[in-house]
Amino acid sequence: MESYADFKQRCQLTDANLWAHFYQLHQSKIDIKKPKIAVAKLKLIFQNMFKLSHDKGFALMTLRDLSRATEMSLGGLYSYIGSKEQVALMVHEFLPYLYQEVVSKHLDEMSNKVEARTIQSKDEQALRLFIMQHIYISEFLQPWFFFAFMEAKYTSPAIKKMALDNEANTHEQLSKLIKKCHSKDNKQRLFLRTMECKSLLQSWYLKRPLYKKQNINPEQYAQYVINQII
Amino acid sequence: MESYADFKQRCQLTDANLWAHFYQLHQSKIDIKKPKIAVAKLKLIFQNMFKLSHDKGFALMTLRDLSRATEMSLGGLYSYIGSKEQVALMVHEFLPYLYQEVVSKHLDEMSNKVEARTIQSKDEQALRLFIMQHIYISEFLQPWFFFAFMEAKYTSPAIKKMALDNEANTHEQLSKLIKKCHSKDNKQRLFLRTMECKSLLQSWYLKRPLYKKQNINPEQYAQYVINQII
DNA sequence: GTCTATATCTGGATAGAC
DNA sequence: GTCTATCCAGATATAGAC
Repeated sequence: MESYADFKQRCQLTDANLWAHFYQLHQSKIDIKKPKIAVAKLKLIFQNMFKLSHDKGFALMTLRDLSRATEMSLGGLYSYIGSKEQVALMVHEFLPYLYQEVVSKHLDEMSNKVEARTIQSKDEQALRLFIMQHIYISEFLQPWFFFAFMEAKYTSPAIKKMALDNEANTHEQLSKLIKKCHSKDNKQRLFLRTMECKSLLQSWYLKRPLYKKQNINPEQYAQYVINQII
Repeated sequence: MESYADFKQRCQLTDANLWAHFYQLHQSKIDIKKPKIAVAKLKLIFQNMFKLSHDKGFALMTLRDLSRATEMSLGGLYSYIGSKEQVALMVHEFLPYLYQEVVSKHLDEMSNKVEARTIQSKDEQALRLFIMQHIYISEFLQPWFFFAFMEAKYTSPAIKKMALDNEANTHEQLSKLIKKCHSKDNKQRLFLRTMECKSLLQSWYLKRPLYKKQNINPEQYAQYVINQII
């Protein structure tokens, strides 16, 4: 199985790239026009936002908290974020965007590579790949995934719908992949297996600190999930 | 395996009993002294609170929302709840209380009954019982469990600590039970299995509507989890 | 581009009539 | 026991100086 480090390299997932992509997506909404400054400040703002939001929840985090943590003034903050609601929106919009921009581009290339040198069935490989990929991405974007899950409902109906659509979409994809590997399952069993897989994937980013404490790395966890599901 | 209906009967878990216990625990903090009135209003208040809190989150739910939903005045509300924070506290305190009061009393009786008529090992039966029991309780108290999980961090440090302790306690119990059934597991594997079990248990009350849509009942789900873990 | 100062509003909480 | 009216802290958001 591909290692987490290889995966990041293959998809060019570096810290610098991440924030550059984030800036690129939201450029139009941000008052500050010099990219270098903007990217650095966005990183500062959102890293602190994730931390505060993790500790007390987005709704209870005030923009004063955030301005204190970033050592920016309230006015300064507002030239980046537009409004508090928009902060949440920016995160929710970014996840599907990054997936499109970065990860899906490398999908074909990868599945070809795999096909050539394996004895496992193609369907099984596709499922493995999906699971592995999900764990690796959610490892790289752990605070983002955590935020998206925990704060989906605390914002406007538009965001809520987007989050639900993302969720339903993942479920659909996963269900199709599992169905091919377990063709004998009836409808309910397929559903249970799909839910189980999603729970295991969620557990990784919702309870990351616990896994860290036990020294379990992404590769080991991916292997475990694959064994349980396939 | 015991059915959900039998379980409720055995532990005398009825809707009326539930709210009576709730009133009993918090009697001292409530201004209203006639039990009949108080119990009915508490039910009204907390059922609406769970609904609002599920939809927009506890932090964004205002007491004005709650007063509108319950058709009570703000002043009226305050004679039951003391403060907004106390509302959350009352829920978090109730869960371990009810477990003590109602469920644990029937534990010995049950494990004896099981022992007599089974070919499975005692350790395995204990684990089965724990899983089944957890799913049945969280079925009966679904809104309570959902609230406790999603809103644990949005309240005072005292509550947060209580929620974390409850969580750690469940983990410990479960881990011990699993260890006896899978004595060959190393430390990491035991941990992964325990986490998996907790994820599956959580999934039941976090995503209850999805299971409902597929017509999966508590018995089926309990059976599925037991098969996966044992 | 960043800051200070401030306008405006919302929501938790209480006092006191009925 | 329940309601109306009100207080006031604290939050978002903006205007305008530097």
